[in-house]
Amino acid sequence: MMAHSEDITSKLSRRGYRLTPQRMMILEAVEAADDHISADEIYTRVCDRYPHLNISTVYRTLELLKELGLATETDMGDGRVRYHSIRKGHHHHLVCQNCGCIIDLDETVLLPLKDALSQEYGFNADLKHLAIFGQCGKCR
Amino acid sequence: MMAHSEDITSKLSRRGYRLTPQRMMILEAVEAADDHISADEIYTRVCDRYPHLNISTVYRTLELLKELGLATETDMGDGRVRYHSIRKGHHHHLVCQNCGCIIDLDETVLLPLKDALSQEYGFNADLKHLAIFGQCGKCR
DNA sequence: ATTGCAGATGCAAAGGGTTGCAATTGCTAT
DNA sequence: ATAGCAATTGCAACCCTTTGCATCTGCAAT
Repeated sequence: MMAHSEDITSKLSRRGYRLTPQRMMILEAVEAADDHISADEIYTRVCDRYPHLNISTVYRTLELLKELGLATETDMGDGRVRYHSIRKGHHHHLVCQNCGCIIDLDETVLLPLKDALSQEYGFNADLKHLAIFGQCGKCR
Repeated sequence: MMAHSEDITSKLSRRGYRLTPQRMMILEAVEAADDHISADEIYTRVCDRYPHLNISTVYRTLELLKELGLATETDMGDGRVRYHSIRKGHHHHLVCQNCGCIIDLDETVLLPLKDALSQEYGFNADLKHLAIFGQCGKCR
């Protein structure tokens, strides 16, 4: 826990950012979440302990966590973006537009595409946490 | 022109939808656009001729055009979603998060992924018009 | 321990997009 | 040509997210 805090402190200061209580609490909420969590859920949970927090700080911190490579952002098509700690592994989702079911996908399925884009276009695709829409086996 | 209008009429009525002047004008604006066009741009252009139009009708009609397979929707990461007539061909985009450049991509690059998802997960991926974020050759 | 200042926060306003509802209007059957 | 009704529209309010700005604060140098 101590080591972990120091880790994030140095990660921040190396880039000229500061460690604030708000950032610590927001990061903790993302890491503690069982599942993919929305900005609003993070806001509510952190507010339980620190009611003064502002929702725009949550959004700004989530942007920062993405930049630091500590969290990923995914639009699963339900009208709000969801976040996920990178420490819980890379993965992707197949979202059925008919029944709404979500199939988890290992990241290896996208490796061939990533390689093809790299070789053919010199493009380094950022495929950390993708949602692919379509129809599942039952619905097609 | 006549044939085209009848085409869309029957496409609509077969599903219990109606052809309204608003829908005709919005579809025309999408087809006439040189490039990927935003809801707001469509609204402005149609309003030149029919000032009473409401922006929510634009969004509802665009949703309908997607459903009918006449238009695609893509988030290119600039804060607003953009639309494109399906009659101008399927394609995808590589969007550089550093310099903002956009590389157009033939749809065949995604065929292996589409096939893999179909075979391994029985999932019919809807990859009509995708934006993939990352770093371009110059920026990586 | 204090100071200075760039970075961070809270606040309020705005931007893009969606939705509930009452009024309107295409379309089908007569 | 008309009537009837479900589909559609305009409107206003709302939701999610971003942004400008004044104030505050972490932290490096003293």
